[in-house]
Amino acid sequence: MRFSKLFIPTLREEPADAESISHILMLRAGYIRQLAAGLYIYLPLFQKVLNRINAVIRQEMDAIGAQEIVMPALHPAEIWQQTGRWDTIGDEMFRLKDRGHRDMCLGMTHEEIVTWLASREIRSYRDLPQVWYQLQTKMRDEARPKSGVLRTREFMMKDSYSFDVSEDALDRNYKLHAEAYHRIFERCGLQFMQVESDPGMMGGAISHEFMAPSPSGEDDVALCESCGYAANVELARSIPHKKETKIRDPEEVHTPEKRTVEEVSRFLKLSSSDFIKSLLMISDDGPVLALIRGDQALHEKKLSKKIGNHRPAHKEEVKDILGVEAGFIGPLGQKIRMIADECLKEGVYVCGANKQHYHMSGIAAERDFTPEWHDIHVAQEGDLCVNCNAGLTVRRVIEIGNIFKLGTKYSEPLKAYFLDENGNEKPIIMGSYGIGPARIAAAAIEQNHDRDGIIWSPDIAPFHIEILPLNLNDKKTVSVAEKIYNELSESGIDVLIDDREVRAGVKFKDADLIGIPTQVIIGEKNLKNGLVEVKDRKTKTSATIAIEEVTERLKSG
RNA sequence: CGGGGCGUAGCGCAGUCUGGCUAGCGCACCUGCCUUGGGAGCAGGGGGUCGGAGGUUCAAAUCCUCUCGCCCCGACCA
Repeated sequence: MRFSKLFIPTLREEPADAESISHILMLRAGYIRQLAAGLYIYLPLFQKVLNRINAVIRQEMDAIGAQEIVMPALHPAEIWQQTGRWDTIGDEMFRLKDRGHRDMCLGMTHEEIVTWLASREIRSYRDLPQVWYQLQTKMRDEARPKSGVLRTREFMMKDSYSFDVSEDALDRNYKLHAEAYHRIFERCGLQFMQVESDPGMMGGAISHEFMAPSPSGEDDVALCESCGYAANVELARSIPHKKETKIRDPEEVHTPEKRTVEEVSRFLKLSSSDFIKSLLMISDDGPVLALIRGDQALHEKKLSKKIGNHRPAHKEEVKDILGVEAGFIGPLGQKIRMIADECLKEGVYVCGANKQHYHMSGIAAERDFTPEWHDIHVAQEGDLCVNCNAGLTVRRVIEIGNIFKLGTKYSEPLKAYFLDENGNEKPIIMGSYGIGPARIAAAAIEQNHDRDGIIWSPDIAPFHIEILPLNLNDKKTVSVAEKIYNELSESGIDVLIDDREVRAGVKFKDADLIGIPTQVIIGEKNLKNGLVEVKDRKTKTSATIAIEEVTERLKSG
């Protein structure tokens, strides 16, 4: 295509509203424009990238026997009410009424709809398995859209759903999806990993996420290099590294006005890991004292699994319930429920003495207090792997895909049943699987760029080759450029030719910015020797090649 | 939803504290000349409800009140 005919509004300066690299570059290179918070217009170049990514996705989904369908983005409330999610999902769901005052919503996902379809059409085990997928817009009223295309309120998703007769059959589809996802992300040129994840509101028992490492991500994963354990820190288990302590026998120590772990540890010249942090939580069943080591953070989700809904107690509540100010509370002599992190089983610690301006040192669990034991800390860099005891690393990542084993969470309430070979009615066993194409593109940019702009991998680049005729007033330049352009185009290669009447510098800058993998530079000096220059965007290395040979060389890659 | 920042030409910004004359700069844009291997140069030109509403004042981009929007941190997040 011709640059002069394509809408590629590049920006010389960095947009003020963008912070993450992919956001800045997509705006500067003329790929997207923002309409409102979390809403973007995809310009021609970005649409071409998405088409490429979606083509890869379709190929790999088709290859595992998935069938493409399209479901509405606008849903009647009834179906969501049947699964209960109409009520459990809050402001994140866009809700509206139609002219007949019926409640409707914009689909944030399609489990309900696809299960409704299955419930009407699937009768027999002979109809199974089925795998249906779509590329469809999702709407979520995100509390905080951010980082350009990474977190938006309206976005395309490839979502697929598997329907099986048994858990074993589900396992097969789950595995097929995992393998297909690996191929998709590899073909898109991404660095990525598969990690265990928290099923969250999707329900179901097992789920994994596909993560692309990037500082612009919103999730953290814990990784064990030695055994391969990889999990979202939302559920990652770990063993905090042990520390020798100098503390011995129980002893009351005066700690005037020292309330936080930091304050007391500095005052007593001890490490924060020598402390027990006591946090009073109010659960639906009453107060609970959560105990974690001073250098660790409480994991709210892990705690929720033990005590249900809870919130931190207010300052006044701490005084009312425990009789002492929050800075000096501890597990000794408590009658309320106590849940301690497992790493406190061993060692001797300092904790609040339940007495204003005093702490207790030399405290050991089981001897001095008896809590319930659970893993309730957030896994940190340097913790040890629960499987092999090696050190864990924690990395920031972008979630680019996920796979869930749903089981019967949706088939039961929506009555998606089938008759098995014995004539017994059973709920269909389901799985659901998502990929965000725009996130793939953004992650690719985050992982592959330099000071000058984007560096696309050839599989998802908007064009394969960009031709830069530097001086359009030179007839030879134009004729050679057009000749190469025509030959490459005819052989099926997607070529962009910068035929704009602008100076060479502008063409170079824009070419580097938009990131087409290969540049063919046509300048007068080389032409005099019968040569053109072929330059690699990533390495910035170039070779001069005879005019007659260029097309063949480029065709062969 | 809590905390912070910002709204002045298409983009990036100055001016706001301390009210005052025709609201300014760079880039982009239009015309002409010139130039053509890393965002050239010269000359001329167009473009503004200063986010919006109300108020104070002889006078408001500037002060006050309300409101809308956008970004960042946190909470939240199929």
